[in-house]
Amino acid sequence: MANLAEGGNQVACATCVMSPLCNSRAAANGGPAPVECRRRFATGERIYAAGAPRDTVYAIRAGTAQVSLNDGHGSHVVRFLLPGDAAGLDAFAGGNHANEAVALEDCEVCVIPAYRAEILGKHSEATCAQLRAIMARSLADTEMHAAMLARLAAPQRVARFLLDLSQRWQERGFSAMSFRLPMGRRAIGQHLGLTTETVSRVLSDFQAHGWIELPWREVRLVQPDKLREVLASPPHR
Amino acid sequence: MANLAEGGNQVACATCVMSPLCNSRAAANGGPAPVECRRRFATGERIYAAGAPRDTVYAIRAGTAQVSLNDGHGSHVVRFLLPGDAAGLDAFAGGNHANEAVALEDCEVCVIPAYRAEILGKHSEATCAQLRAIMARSLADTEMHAAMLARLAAPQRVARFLLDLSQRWQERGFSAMSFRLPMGRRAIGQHLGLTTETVSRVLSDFQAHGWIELPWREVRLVQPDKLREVLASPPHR
DNA sequence: CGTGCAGTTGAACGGGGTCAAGTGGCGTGG
DNA sequence: CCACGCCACTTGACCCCGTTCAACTGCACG
Repeated sequence: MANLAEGGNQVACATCVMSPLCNSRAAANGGPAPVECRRRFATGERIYAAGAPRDTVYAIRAGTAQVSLNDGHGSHVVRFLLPGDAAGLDAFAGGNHANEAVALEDCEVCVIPAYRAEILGKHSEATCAQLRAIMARSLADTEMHAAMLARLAAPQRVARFLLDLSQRWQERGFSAMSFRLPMGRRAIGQHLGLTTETVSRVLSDFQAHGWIELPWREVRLVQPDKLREVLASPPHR
Repeated sequence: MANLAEGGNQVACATCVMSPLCNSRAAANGGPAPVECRRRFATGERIYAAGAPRDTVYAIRAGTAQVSLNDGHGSHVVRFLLPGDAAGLDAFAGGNHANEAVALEDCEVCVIPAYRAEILGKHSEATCAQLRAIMARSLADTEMHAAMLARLAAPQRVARFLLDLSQRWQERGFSAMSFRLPMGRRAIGQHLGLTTETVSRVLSDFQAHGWIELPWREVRLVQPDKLREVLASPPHR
């Protein structure tokens, strides 16, 4: 339960998606401890690299990170990871990691070798099902993300992004109205399929309307309902 | 091994992603048969609906289908299903289906109650791992799709779509150069984040260049390398 | 034969990308 | 301490690609 020096983004294991794994009866009944070790990553450090052998999954214990996909010409940010999120789930397809994860802030990460998760799953059907559920949720989220990229206009994408982060912080017991934006405008753009300029413009717009405030690398949602309104309005297509 | 009346899209179970499940030793050793029944769906019929209880996964045995996500304002086609593909994998997250699957042609579908898959997984770690691998691959594919939507221009999207279908048909033992396009232009557009008009224009363009031919609801790739060239060229962003 | 829908094609518009300049915070080195 | 350069971000002006709107074709229904 050690706190990171920088503090603030720590979450109890209770809210971690991997906790069913860590606390499974299987682990108590002679299975190995799922977590091999906890590692720290400094801002900008790579948690795992694309092309690395896919034999490990990770749980973000503190700090934030981004998962991105690189095709040689540029990169797309698949998702942002908050404390309690899992990464590297494609480990279970064997082969190599297709994407990479990079720490956006100093992070503490639980390292879980895939084979240990699999051993745990062998001992407990409940654990195995939990693993499937985590993957299924991740799949559903990614499908939603793709749908957003295909259908929404720029302001709607940004509104959705802010509301999504808001909800995820709230689920973790933090404020839904005010939170850090550890990623830069460029990363937001790479996540939403927009340029930095457009992200900047839309955020400025929202601020000019008085719907949000933008202190340095933070957001305060002043009128989240207005954002929901933007999102609900007839989409781009 | 019955063939459908319309024939042509039948695949041997050997190429089905679910075959490891069906043929697992667990099934032989007293586990239940994974497949509850085989159902047929006519063109346009819904295989499962959004909001339906998520308790079943499906394997397309013959025919093609589309999985789409609906948000009230319109819909996004998440992926197209070819014979041997699995659908409804989000079943394992519990709750309800977020997306729906619709037959594009007359289909024969293996219906696999989720609990049976789970029972099989309990008997065999290999089966359980296979299930995870299928989900992980689906996740990786969806991430690639999102990256494409975020970064590629219209002609590159269409080229990628054609090459992707080509490869998937080839993996199933059919021609990589010539195959049916069971989905309409609108569905292609909903998959690629483009309008029907743009899809039509780009396809006409490719045809005018002599790279492809477009008989009624079919494609023949005359110069697939040209398509690969389009795809490799510096992306939209 | 008429109606309807899928597809194609043309013309014009506009959202967002591109290019460019300007601002401000921060670290580094004098 | 300040000077400097760097980088993230912002803002403006312009332009292009894909959307929108519309007309037309052709095959498939009743």
